[in-house]
Amino acid sequence: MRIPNPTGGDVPALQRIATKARYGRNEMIFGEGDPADYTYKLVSGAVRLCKHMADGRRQIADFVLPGDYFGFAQIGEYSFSAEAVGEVVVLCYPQRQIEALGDENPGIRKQFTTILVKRLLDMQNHIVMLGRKTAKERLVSFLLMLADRSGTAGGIIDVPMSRQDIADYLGLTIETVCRVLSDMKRSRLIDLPNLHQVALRNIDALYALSDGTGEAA
Amino acid sequence: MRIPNPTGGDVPALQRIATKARYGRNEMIFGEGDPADYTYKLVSGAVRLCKHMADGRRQIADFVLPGDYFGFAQIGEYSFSAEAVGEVVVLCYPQRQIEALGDENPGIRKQFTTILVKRLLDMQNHIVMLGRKTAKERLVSFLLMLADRSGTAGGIIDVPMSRQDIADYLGLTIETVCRVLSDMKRSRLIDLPNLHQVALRNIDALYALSDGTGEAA
DNA sequence: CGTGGACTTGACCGATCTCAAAGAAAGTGG
DNA sequence: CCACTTTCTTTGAGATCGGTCAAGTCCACG
Repeated sequence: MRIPNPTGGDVPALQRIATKARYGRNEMIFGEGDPADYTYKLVSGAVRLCKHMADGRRQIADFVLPGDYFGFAQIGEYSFSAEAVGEVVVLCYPQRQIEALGDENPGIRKQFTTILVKRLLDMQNHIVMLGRKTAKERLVSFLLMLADRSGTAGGIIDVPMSRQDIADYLGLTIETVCRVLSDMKRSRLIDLPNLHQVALRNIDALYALSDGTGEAA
Repeated sequence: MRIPNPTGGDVPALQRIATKARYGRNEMIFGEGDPADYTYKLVSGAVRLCKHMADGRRQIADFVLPGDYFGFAQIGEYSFSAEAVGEVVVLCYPQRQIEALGDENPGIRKQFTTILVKRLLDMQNHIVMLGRKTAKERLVSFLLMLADRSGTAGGIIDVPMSRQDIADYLGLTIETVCRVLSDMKRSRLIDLPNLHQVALRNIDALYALSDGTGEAA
């Protein structure tokens, strides 16, 4: 289980070069192709990292939650765009200064490599999900990931993003996301107290459903 | 365009710690969960990196072509299995010795980080493909990637993997892969001189098809 | 040649998408 | 604070792309 770290104290040297910035709902933090001048750390809110196809189709590659870094390790320009899901506060670290810090403090490089490798593992699981899981399995995996990442496993989880965002992350349509959620509510796997919260009713059943173990229903 | 580098001379220090190994068709080089004791570099043949779900569904996360490294930057244990597509020759570098080399020669670490970042970009495109592209767009993207990676862009490309492997990489079934290829042959986009080669007949049309630009046909 | 595995093709099915409309929530301006 | 507008979500009906099941066909290899 990942414990969020919103205060950003893990590497003191980074603190000194950080500036704070705010973004409003759906505001773009950076776009695909922009020069990658900053690395960011999310303080509060949620950010989506997306790729847009020429004809408008959109795929969300990752959601950034408080404590996560994003926009680092890009070569020259960002390979995806970052957009605020709601109101967002971030810390910005100029890339050049991170480089400089890395030269005198190898721990920083190592830390970013660790994050990079972790990201790679997450992406592998995302690939399995998009390539081989059913709509229901995707939704369940998604909810469990949110529960895990927010540390609130077991109870009510916050779902800051819209249904459309969820659809674009899972490779589904918004209608399918709605239908599957309604379905899972009907079968008492979850509750939907409001638009941006989900209560996990039967964690064991959900875990079984997330990978095809367990009943098809 | 990526130029293959099968002879592995890029970092001389690595040469000294390498041992050579061979694997036969469908032989497993390492499995998901095995201790990650070696980094590999592919000399000849092709390798598939796959994740298996509990119920047998399989997703191929990447194909390794000559000159590529694989199995590096794993934390403790491999997060996927690596299997020889056909007859394969690899170079093996003990992880511990790579670590040691990295301490005295930062260039090595840097090189692996570069590879890691490149891999991340490829995975992002894979995610877009699995999440948002049609079967035909996936096949076209796949063929163009093979053309690009093999350096043989423009002509006849080698397709060492089976139809089933292609299906498991693209998140499709083997039947769909066959049907789409036959379709593209009928519409003179490609030729299929034999099972393991594809001739790209109309590169411009293929590029247009790969991202939804261009005609639906 | 004969055999077995890999590939191809066809017919049919079903999960997911598309299109449409109604309902709920969130702004907005008076 | 309310009426209005806009956006987001939910649900339904029908279409479709890709999957499933079932034959064939083609090679590679003994």
